[in-house]
Amino acid sequence: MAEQEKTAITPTREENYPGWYQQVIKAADMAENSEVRGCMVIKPWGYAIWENIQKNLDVMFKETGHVNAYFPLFIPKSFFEKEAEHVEGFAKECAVVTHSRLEDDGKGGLKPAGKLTEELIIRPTSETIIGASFSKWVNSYRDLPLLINQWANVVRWEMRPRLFLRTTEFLWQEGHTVHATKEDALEETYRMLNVYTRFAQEYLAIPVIQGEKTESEKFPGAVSTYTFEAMMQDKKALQGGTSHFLGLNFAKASNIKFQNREGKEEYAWTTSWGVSTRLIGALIMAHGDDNGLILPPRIAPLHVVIIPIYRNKDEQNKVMDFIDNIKEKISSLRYNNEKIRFKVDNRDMRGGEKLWEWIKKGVPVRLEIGPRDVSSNSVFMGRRDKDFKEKVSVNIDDFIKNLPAFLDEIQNNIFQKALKFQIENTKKIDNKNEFYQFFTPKNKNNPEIHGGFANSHWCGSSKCEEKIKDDLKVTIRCIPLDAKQEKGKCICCGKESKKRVIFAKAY
RNA sequence: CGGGGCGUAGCGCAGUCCGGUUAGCGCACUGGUUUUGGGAACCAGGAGUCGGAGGUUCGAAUCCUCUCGCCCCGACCA
Repeated sequence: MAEQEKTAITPTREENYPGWYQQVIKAADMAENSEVRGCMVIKPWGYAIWENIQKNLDVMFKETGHVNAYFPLFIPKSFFEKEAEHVEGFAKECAVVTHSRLEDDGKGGLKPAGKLTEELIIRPTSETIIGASFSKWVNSYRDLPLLINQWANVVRWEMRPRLFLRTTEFLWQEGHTVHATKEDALEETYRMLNVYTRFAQEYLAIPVIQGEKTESEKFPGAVSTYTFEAMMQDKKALQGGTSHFLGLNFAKASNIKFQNREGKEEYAWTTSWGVSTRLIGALIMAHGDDNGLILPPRIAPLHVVIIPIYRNKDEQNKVMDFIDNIKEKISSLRYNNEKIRFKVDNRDMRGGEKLWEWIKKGVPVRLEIGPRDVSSNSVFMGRRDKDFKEKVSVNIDDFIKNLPAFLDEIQNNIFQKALKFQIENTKKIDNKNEFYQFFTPKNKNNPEIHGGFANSHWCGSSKCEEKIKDDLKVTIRCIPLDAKQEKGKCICCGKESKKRVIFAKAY
């Protein structure tokens, strides 16, 4: 009998990918379903990851000239109605506030009272309410560009929630900017897409493909939507975030006008862009393994966890003294312009149990320190980017000297591994038959992980797009920005095509 | 809203078909002993208005009626 290696997470990715995803979140203690349907409770470990995402992105926003502000949670219904496409896109998923208080219903309960004269929508996105402010703030070309970001929660009444990937309420940031010219607004749209891409690759260690959305997939009300798409380990695509060029659509809807240098009044050009707590879902699915979460050091809540090992009081004293010394040395180190984040796990528990807990939580570096290490003046190090059996004894001075380099190495290894996976599962396909086989699981009842990104020609017709969606549940994730002009034939209808696009199954 | 399933301890479940004493099991939790560098073992203990309401019955987790909630599959989606 072949002995199967024990994994910390069951089911494994291979056995049941969605099941594995849920279990990783549970094992790492990141979040849980709340009493409110569709809404999750983000627990400290998950929230700390979000805080690191916020912190680093916020710096990048500030570096590109943006400032933070805050706008109301409620949007009067009439504001929402101003942009026709926008209404159509979001109407089906809006939470609506109709009353302002509760009163005794005479049966021991409460009933809503104080009916509002105008209903309020809980923001699914803030273009319209922010537009109302912008119309007052923008008067002259001297007021432009206006570069605002908001960190907020939004509500979209989705039918099928999934922790981090799709919850009724979620946390995000939304940037909203106003520009004097189309060129400026387009430049901003691309700039923020690039910021996101850099963040995804350099911080989350997730390789992404930048591209434009097709007409059917773009943001309701936008002229064009740009996206960055990442491949998860089940070979499906996840949209990480979007940057929209809104043209004059929202300026007209919200009456955002300015006087130009010639003294003439013009509508302004606007953009919006956002990423959400979904990035945490991306992180889990891009890097995690069958022992749980794997966190890139740059956004890990802890870089290093130290697990003391001792049998008695005497050993404990020696080990803890030794660890105090290490703590002091680590405290003076910096990684990615921040202090090293570390923790001594001195809980009254068995060593093995603690060790596995931190493996499941994805901490990049684990140190086991016992009497043996004290006497050899070293630390016993395990790294989350390597097999858990692969632990090495490192001299304490060497460890301290090299820790930032180790973290860089881990960050890079995680990225390279994900990049290799993406490349290996991206295929140029020019034959319709092959395309259909690529996206068809062999076992229909219990589909195995299959497919990937198909880089294929598309004629530009929404009919072909729809046909493929109906046949295979595969959609055009994006038209890559770096797609070269080349002659080819549409994978669906065979007509002339000038570009390849990315097809994939999506979250 | 269409199709399927489930509500019993903090979590996961058995028991329900065929009603019968103090409603069990695993994990988790608390205490103790022995352990400890690859996920500890043993002993003891705490914890439940069996989703809710009504009915049938000497007797209901179990049968009947109504009701509430949740999960999975479809359309939607950062």
